[in-house]
Amino acid sequence: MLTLRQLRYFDALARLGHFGRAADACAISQPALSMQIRDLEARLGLPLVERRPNGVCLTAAGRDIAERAAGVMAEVRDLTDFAKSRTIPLSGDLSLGVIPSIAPYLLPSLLPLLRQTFPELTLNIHEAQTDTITAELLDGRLDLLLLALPIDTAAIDTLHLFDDPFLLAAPKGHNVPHPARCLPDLLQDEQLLLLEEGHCLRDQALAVCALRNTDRTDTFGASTLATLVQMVANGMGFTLLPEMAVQVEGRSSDIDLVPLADPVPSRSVGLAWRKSSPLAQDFAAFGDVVKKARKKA
Amino acid sequence: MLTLRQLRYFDALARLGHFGRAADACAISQPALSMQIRDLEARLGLPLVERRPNGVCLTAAGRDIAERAAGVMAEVRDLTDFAKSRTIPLSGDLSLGVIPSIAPYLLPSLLPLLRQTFPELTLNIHEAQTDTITAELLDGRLDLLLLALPIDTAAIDTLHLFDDPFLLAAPKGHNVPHPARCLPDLLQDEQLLLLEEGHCLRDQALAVCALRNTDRTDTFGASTLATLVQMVANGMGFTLLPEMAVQVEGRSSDIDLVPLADPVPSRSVGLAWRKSSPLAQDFAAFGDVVKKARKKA
DNA sequence: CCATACGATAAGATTTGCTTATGCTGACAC
DNA sequence: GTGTCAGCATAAGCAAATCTTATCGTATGG
Repeated sequence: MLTLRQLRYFDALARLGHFGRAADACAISQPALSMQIRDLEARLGLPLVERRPNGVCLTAAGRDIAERAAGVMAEVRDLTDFAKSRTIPLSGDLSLGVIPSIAPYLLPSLLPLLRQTFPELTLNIHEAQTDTITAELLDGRLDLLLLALPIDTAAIDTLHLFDDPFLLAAPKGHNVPHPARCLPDLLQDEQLLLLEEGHCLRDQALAVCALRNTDRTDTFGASTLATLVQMVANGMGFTLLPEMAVQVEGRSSDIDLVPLADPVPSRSVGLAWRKSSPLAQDFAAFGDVVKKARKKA
Repeated sequence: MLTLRQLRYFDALARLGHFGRAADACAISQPALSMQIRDLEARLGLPLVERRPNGVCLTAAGRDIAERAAGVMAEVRDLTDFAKSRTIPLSGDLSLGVIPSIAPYLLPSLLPLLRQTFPELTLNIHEAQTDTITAELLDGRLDLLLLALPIDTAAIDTLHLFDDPFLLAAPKGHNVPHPARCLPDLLQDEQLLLLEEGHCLRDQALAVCALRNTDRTDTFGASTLATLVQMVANGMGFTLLPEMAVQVEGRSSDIDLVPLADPVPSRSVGLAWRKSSPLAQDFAAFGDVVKKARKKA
């Protein structure tokens, strides 16, 4: 098989027209270069240089081959340069999965901050429920997830970033104490409005209220928090909002946002990646930016 | 230094997504491939593949590098294919030097024949006197000469192709016997017309007539045989014409072409090339075509 | 004719790369 | 849980490619 080394040596020979000087340029001895050139000629099946008493001169074919060899070497150089540019941590493409109860509230402040912190990073964002993006992570279609922890999958490493406390969203004119405590009792005879099946936030809300999914089979499954808030504003019941969503969703004048008493229930927001990901060590830095974005929001 | 082998192995790994199968495809053992991939990653300074429990998947950078590696390999393949196409003897560029007393008479039949015999050969023809083209041959600016032998230069190999007899061109109404014999006597009181200094034909004609260059300092130096023939036709003197030129130059009705008696003087037409030329062995075939062209002419 | 320059050749040392054998880890089945 | 399997990494020894130094052959130029 042809080797790059032979092309490099031949290129030097073609440029310098002299075995000895070419060998010097390649930092090898003259016989070593001679042998490699001879081998190259044997592999290609034709003479590339004409050995003359004073130096060498290329054959017609040799000139063409030298040009092509230079082309190959340029492309290899491009390849290594490209690789070097990619040695910057968090550069290039990164496919990020985000759950729907985080994406709309964190991304607006996160994305500009990421652009600024990792200018070489190109994000590819996919928004879907936990199960979906987890499967995609394991598939290799996603590299990193931003979601609510814990997720229980071996082969996935996670990093907790911050806790996102829940608030009770109640219709105006309710009689909930402030702060609210003992949710299970409070909601005994009230409707708890939830997202549709599959959203982790649904399960978290149920857990906070000490309910099982089956306890309230009648609960309507909204597809977005915005819808849930509309429903609360129209007196259809109560819901739990993550603090992160308050800025965007809690603006309605028809609802009251009631903080919850200690111990304030919250969800853990964090990152997840394949244990085998070679980028693992970079994700801490990514997480720091997410934390910063949250404070800004 | 990066090696082509590493790119080849990595390409197989990228295509097959499996160290074992890639190793099979490369006809090496799995550890061998692992080591080369590891080395490649170390050189490039970044991970290219993510080792996962069931097979591997490329990193974002790995995908880009794989693409570039494929490009490099394609270019190398082009290079070797090109070289193979050049293994055909007498293909590609060939710079041929021809002397003026041969070029106009042989090339018209030679060139089509060469095109037909060596379709891959691209001729680059330079017409000049022996000294000039000999120097250019030694310079490497020419690869092959078609001229009159002998030429006396070490470092140059020659091949005699055929003898080209001389004829005496005389003005109509001369009193030269047929065939002409004993030229020195015949021309004792006549003008011998010659080409200008530098043409080998001038020296050959002088030799045939047993004259030294200085014996006839008054001889006019024509620059072409056509001019010489015109001068003969106008009664200005005699000249010697090589047989090869007769078809073209001897058509004038104002001259007589007198064959010379045995031993018929002639010039040797042949090829010359640098002893060091790697094409040396191909030139015999080239010579055969020249001989064929002469018969046709 | 000798001295010099240049590339080829030869023999031995070194490095590179490969192979077989074995280790380690996560996935899957019972 | 425990055993088995798949898949890649590691280790040790060996073979092949590559390099080095020393030397030769040949053409060149004084």
